[in-house]
Amino acid sequence: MRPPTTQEFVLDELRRLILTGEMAAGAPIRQDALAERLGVSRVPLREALRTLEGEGQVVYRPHRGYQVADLSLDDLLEVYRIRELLETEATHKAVPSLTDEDIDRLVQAEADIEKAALAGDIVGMAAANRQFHFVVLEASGMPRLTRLVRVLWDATDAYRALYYSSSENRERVHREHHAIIAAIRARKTDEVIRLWDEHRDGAVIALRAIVPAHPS
Amino acid sequence: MRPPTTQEFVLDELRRLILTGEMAAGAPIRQDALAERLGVSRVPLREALRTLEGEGQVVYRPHRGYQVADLSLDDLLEVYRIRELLETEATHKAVPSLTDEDIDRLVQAEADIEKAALAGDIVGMAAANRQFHFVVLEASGMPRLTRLVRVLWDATDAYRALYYSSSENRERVHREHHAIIAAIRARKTDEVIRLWDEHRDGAVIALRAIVPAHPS
DNA sequence: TAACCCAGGATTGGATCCAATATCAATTCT
DNA sequence: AGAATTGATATTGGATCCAATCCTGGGTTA
Repeated sequence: MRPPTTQEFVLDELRRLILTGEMAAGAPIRQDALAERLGVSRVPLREALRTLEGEGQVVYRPHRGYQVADLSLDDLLEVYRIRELLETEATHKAVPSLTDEDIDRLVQAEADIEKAALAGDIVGMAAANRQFHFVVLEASGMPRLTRLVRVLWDATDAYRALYYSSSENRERVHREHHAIIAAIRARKTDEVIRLWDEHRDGAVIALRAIVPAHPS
Repeated sequence: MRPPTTQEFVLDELRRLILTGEMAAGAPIRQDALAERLGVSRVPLREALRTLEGEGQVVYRPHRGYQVADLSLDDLLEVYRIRELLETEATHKAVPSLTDEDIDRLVQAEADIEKAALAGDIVGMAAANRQFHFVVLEASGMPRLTRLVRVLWDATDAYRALYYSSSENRERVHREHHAIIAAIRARKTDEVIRLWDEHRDGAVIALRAIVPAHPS
């Protein structure tokens, strides 16, 4: 059940702690306390932190340690702009070659989102939502691009959780996802791209209201 | 002179070893031997490797260790395609707001490239060439995009070194750089973008001949 | 009063040691 | 003979310990 290495276990835990807000944005990370809390030594913790640093989830200064990254509004807008560029490319490549199984996976992922939403399971929703988006990315045949989007995705996970806490937002996401599935079924690539842009824009508008205006 | 932490020193060394080909693409990395060679323990080495893994410079499998990543032709083409998407965006943002000092830096970087080329200093050339390209990226006001391009850049550093070993290629790069500087001076954004695309395409064509066709 | 300085504690960085896993060759069994 | 197994060795993973750096508070001095 638990991953083959302690580092991976720690990495998963840290992602969860950041996603759920248990580790607040901007908070310094005390390695000793955190390691003890997770029941591991500081070595695997430090390696996991270094991975997160590479992804921009935490920031690091030599001899001063790590702290949870917090995104300014500018950061967030940049992340969404870059996602637009990369996801548009991926959609161009992927839509014509999506298989029926891929579409089934989209439908299944959307169902999982709604199920987790009903259960109030934030972590489960984030996971299913990610599934949904990455069906298309992974079908693009561009693994490196997919990986970059994954990192950008992770960077805003904490905010996405907030976004999803509103039932109004959830409703809209479901509508948009269904529209995207329909456009994919019809192989209307440009339409899919347009819908995704709208989907992101909706999130950005909602997030503008949530995100603290200040930088860290 | 030496960085404040051993990890950073090791990181710099590893980048250099990969850039110069002293660590061959695909080669497994024996931590014990490498640590001894660098005169450090395995702890900072492992943290540096983890950073490189996040950048895709090395690949890692649990309990099997790290090996130097080697790019297939497909990988390489993907890297350049993603760079095209991101650099086009950066150029749009940057060109109108580039200052005279920025342009001076471009000229200076180009001069440094030519100087290092004459001295046969591969590492110096790579550094100056990077300077040149990142003047524009950093002026884009998109730090996260800049960081992503930096990673993509690093990923192909080893091949770039090969590319530069041909005097014909060096000539062409100089011509193209000068054309880019001229277009920037004239604030012709679309022209700059076109020239950058040509610049990358030239590299891709040359690299097609160099890169082994096989994946790892 | 405010700036500087200097302990002492807190925290991070690195080295060494031991445990866990993988690799590989020799051996056994079918 | 070939496949599976087992044990020895090499290599990675993690814990503990020590060193280096940073931070904080109290005292000193201009």
